[in-house]
Amino acid sequence: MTARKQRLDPRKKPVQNRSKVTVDVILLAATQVFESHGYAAGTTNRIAARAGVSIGTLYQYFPSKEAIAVALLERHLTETDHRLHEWVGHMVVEQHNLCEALHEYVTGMLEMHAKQPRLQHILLEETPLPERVHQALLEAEQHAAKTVAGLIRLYPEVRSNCFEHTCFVIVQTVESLTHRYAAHPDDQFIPRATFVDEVVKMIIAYLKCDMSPHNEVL
Amino acid sequence: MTARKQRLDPRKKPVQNRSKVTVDVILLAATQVFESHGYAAGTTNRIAARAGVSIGTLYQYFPSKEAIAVALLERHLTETDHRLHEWVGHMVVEQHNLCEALHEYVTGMLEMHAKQPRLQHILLEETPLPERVHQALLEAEQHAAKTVAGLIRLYPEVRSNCFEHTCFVIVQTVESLTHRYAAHPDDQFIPRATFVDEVVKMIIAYLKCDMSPHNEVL
DNA sequence: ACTTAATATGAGTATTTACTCATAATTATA
DNA sequence: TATAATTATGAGTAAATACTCATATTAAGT
Repeated sequence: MTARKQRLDPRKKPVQNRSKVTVDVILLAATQVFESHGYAAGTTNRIAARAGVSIGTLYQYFPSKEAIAVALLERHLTETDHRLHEWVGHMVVEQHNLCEALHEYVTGMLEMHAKQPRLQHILLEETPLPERVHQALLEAEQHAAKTVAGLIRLYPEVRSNCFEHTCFVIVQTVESLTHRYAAHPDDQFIPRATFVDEVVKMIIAYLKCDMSPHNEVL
Repeated sequence: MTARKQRLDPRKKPVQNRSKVTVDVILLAATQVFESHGYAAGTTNRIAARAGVSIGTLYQYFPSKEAIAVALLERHLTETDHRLHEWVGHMVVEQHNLCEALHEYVTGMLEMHAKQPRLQHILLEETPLPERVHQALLEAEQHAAKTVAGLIRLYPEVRSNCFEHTCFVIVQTVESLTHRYAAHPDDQFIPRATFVDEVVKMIIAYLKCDMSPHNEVL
C-alpha cells in the first residue's frame, strides 16, 4: 500500500520490439484498471493480469506503482500541449474570429477531458504525486496560459493593460470548468453545447469589458 | 487498507458529555492527520494517537475510516451552506450593489477554501466516497446555485432569459477558481486581491452582456 | 454503598498489496 | 550452432493497516 522506496527510473529499458509492446500493453491496462478501480484499489497485480503479463514483467519496466501513474500523466501533458499548439495553428491559418477561436478552444479542452474523465481525475487528484511532477503540472499550466495569451493578443478588439492576469484567469477558468463538467457525465443538467456557449460568452464579455484597475463596472 | 465492510452508523452514540468531547477530539485529530498525511496515509491508528485516545475508542464512535471522512465532509457542507445564507442576508440588508455583492461572495468562498485547503482537497478528491455522499455534494451545489440566483435576480441591471444556466456557470466558476487558487498557496503568481478583482470583473461582464442565444458578440 | 450502564483500552488478527528474485524462455549475435 | 543478452515468469516475502474483542475503568442511577 504505502510506497516503500521511491524509484522512478526503470530497472531495464526496453530495447527489443516485443518489450516496447509490453510497455504499451501495461500502460493501456493501467489506464483501464485505474479507470475502473481508482488508484488505491488499482493494484499492480491487477494491472499485470489485465495486461496479460506477469507481475515480474511489470516491475522490469516500472520500478514502482507510482512510476506507472507518472508515465500516464506525462502522456496526458504531452497530448494537451500538442492539442493547444494545434489549435493555435488552426486559428492563425484559418483566420477565425475571436468567438470562433474561443469556441474551438473550449470545445477542444472539453473533449480532452471527456475522453477519460475518471482517469484524469484519478491521476490529478487521487494519486499522491512526487513534487517534481507537481512542478511539471504547474509549468505546463503557465505555458498554456502564455500560448493562449499569444493568440488572443492578435485580436485587435481586445486591448488590456494586464494580459498576464487576464489570460491566467481565462486558462484557469476553462481548465477548471471543462474538467468539472467532464468529470460528472451523468449529473449534467445543462447540455454540452449550451455549456460551451455560456463559457465562451463569459470569456468574451470578460475580454471586452473595460480593463482599468478599479472601475465600478456597475 | 481497502475497506472491509461498509458501515456508516456508529456502534454507539455518545450520550454522556465526556464521550461527546471524545468525538470532537477525534474529528479534530482526523483533520490534522489528514492534512499532514493525506487520506491513504492518514491511518486510523495515527488519528487515535493524535487524539490521545485508544484505537478501540475511535471505533466505538466511527465504524470505519470512511465514516470519519464523511463526518468531516458533512461539517464542511453545513458550514458552506451557512456562509452562503449569511452572505445573502448581509447583501439584502445592507443594500450592496452588484459589484460589492459579488466581491463579498468571491472573497467569502476564497476564505472558506483557504482555511484548510489541503483538507478540502483530500476530502473532496482524494477520498473514495460512497455514492450517497456524492449525491449530497451535487445537491448542495445546486442548492447554492439557486441561492445565488435568488440574490442576483434582485438586481435590476441584470436581465437574462436563462438564469438557470447563467447562475450554474457562475457558481461553478467561483467554486472551481477559488478552490484551485486556495489549493496551491505557494504557487500563486498573481496576488489574492487581484485575483478576486479579476473574477468579479469577469462575472459582472458576463451578467451584463447580451444574453440572446446565438449572438455574435464579436 | 451498590448495581448498572456507558466509556475507554490496546494487544492482537486477518487481510491486503507493493515488490523481489531465482529461474526459465526467447531473441540477438558470433 | 553456440553463446550472450534480453525478456518473461510467478510463487513468495515483508510490511502496512483497518478493525475486533475481551477486559478494565469511570460515571449514573438508586
